[in-house]
Amino acid sequence: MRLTPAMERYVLHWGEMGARWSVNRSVAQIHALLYLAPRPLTAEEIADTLAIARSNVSMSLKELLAWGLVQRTPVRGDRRDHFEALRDNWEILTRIVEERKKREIDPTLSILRACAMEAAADGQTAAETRQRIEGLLEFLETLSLWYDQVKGLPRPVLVGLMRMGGRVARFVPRARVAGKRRARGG
Amino acid sequence: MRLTPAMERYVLHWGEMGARWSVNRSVAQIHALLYLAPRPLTAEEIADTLAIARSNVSMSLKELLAWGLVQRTPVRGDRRDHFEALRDNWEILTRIVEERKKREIDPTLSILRACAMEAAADGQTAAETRQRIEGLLEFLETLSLWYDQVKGLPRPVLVGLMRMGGRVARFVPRARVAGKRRARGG
DNA sequence: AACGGGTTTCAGTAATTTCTGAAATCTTCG
DNA sequence: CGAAGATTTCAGAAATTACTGAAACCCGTT
Repeated sequence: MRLTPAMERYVLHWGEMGARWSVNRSVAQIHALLYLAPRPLTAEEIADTLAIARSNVSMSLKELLAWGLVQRTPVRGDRRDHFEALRDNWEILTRIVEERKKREIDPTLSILRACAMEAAADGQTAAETRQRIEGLLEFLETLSLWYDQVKGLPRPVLVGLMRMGGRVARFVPRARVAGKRRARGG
Repeated sequence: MRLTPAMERYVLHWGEMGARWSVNRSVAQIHALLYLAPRPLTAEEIADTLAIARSNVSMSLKELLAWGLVQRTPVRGDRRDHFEALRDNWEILTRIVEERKKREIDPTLSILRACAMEAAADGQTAAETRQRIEGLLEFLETLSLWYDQVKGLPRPVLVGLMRMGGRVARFVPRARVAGKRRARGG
């Protein structure tokens, strides 16, 4: 398919962005192309449009399918595979976040737990260091818990929260303000 | 400085994590080391501990200083530079997010605006494609606005919100629920 | 079971990124 | 000013990552 200059700019930039987040350039470009394309494309069309090898397209599509960002769509009267990107921006965002959390944050939590235990037991790691590991573990666990709760909210509620911006602050109970539980009296 | 096995595990893992987020391994390892170290370290100590070249340490520290994650700390009676990592986890997180937003999200917004304008004017980009670019632009602008508001909240309020988890949903006004403004009436 | 269109795999090559060591520079002190 | 210690720079080496093309594979059709 023909890329208009606007599309080309978009695709190239997306490729760069991908690279900065450790998503390989071809993968990101293909994603961008499918996201923009007004109809499902075949692997070959993708290869031609982006001027990359057919085999590269194949591997990259496999990756995108694994992330759930692209799906195969059958097209009547054509036995080639056609591919189409997920279009809902919220859905795209949550898939990416979910996947990276699973691949990176969760393993990090395990390792931190292991480090914390080992440091507590080995009798040679400085107390300060131990506390730092434990503190980070706790911090990440809190964030992770928060994320698990928020991701479960219905989409419209999420959008509503977003729209409220900083105004949600109003609803944080005084007593909950960290470290201030007993502050009223003292 | 001597690394205990727990520290070594932590440092190595952090290096890997860095790599997956496009932070070079040495930079991430140095950050991890300084984060754990119970006292400020000299560049040479860092190089010895991690077994990497002195010059590499120098460049990496420069990077970490630029991110504001590490600072120089003078030590009485020693004219060498000593380095120390920022310890507050919230502060670390917000610095990283802020910096990456500035370097990656903001430029992306500019480019999307340019693409949207170009696509609207060129008379050859498919209507669907134009809408997709505009939709993404709007989506990212909303997120960006939300982030700007939330990052301005005082730390204790942020922590409070986090602790509330999904319960904040309760406070989203019905009328604000997206696309439902007129839904009450039927 | 052989053909043909389509797809995937993978070994080797190309490109990119990271790291090093030698040299240059800066800084402090006598 | 100049020596000694400390730091930074940078060209090239090493390591990593991405990409390609040829070959293998799959699967419906005849």
